[in-house]
Amino acid sequence: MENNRLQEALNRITAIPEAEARYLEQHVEWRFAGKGELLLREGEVCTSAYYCAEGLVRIYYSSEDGTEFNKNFFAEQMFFSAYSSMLTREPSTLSIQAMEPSKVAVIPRALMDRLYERHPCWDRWGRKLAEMLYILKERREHLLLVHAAEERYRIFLQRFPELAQRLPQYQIASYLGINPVSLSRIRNNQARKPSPLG
Amino acid sequence: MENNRLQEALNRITAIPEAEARYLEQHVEWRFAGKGELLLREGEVCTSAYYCAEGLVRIYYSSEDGTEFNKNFFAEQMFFSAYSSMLTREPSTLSIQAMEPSKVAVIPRALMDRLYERHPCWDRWGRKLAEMLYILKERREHLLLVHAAEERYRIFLQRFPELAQRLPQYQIASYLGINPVSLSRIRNNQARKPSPLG
DNA sequence: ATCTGTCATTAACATAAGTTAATGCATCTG
DNA sequence: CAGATGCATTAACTTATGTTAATGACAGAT
Repeated sequence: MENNRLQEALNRITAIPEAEARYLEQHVEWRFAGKGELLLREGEVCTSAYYCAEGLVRIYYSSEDGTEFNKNFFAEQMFFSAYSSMLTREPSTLSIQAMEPSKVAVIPRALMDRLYERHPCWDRWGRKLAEMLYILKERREHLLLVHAAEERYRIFLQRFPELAQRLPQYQIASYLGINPVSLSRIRNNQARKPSPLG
Repeated sequence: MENNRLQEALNRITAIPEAEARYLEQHVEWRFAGKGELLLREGEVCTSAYYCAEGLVRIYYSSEDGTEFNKNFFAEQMFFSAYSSMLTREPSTLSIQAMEPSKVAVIPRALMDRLYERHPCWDRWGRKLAEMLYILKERREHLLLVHAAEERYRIFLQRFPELAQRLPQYQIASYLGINPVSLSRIRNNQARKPSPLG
């Protein structure tokens, strides 16, 4: 059943012939990650892409002093990876961690390379996926660059209402580049503001 | 001669058969933009990608109060576009402006769609390009999110020494999400710091 | 029911960065 | 040459956000 959903997820990006989808399915490995478990640790080279069948993962940076900065969250039916590291084969500056018990398909880079040589549909698929990821990133960049902390939070709630439910507040703060204490203050201010008429 | 360089630039991303490169060349239109001229204005749908043969362009957002935020600079031999708008056909939140007198090749989206149907090399090309852009964006995100203003400037100088020469300081400030006055202060502080031994 | 750990809130305080405005210094133009 | 323009610097001041630490709420475990 996960496989059918995987096929669905593949085809949602661009049409993949049945035979190709099957080939992929037959070569992925399923992996279960408990809450808090790392799928990739900063410094390692990322050798796979992933598909999230169940659960929720986050991708984050850490700075020297140990502070973590969330970069993305990925939930059911999404593909994710430490993309830069996988593509460049350089050690990742990112870590990937399960936020909830998660079931993921592991798609090794070597398999992807084989796919690209097997059938041109995969280049198109890879193109579309990269384009989608790029658009996501652009929206996020806009969020971080143009808006102040309070506005960023407001937009986040609007854009990802579901994640806002599923995640603890301090993880959202970290995604928005805001200190968790500041976020709490912001929420508090908002509660007073919403209607200028009182 | 621009065409040969265009072929070079194409092949630097991934191998494109001669016939395909020629087809592209024969269908692009060359456009000249004077300093300050807009190639795309916020609110318009972006209908083309571009290749910069000569000059320097910037892509930027503006906020309601008119402040501008530089998103990217593109110089000789680089491809650029208001990618999200072009892909989604939604009005662009970005503007594109020539910072120096620039000569660019216009690659209409309709042409790109035709390329994708003509020959699979273009999907691969598009994949590689999107991947490269994604990696660039990821590095930038890391820059903005993890580092304080002073550090951002230091890294910028290191990463883009040439741009640092070519651009006025306030444009760099805008790229780094720093107020130009603050950047000047930072430069001043740095001048005092570099050697802890005095 | 009590203990434990996790997370959110609040307050007092510190600091980085933004704002405004004046000044200086080139470069260009008539 | 004089004036205008565009940009960088500097200073005085304001504001947003980070820091630390104490308190409180809640959920899960024993």
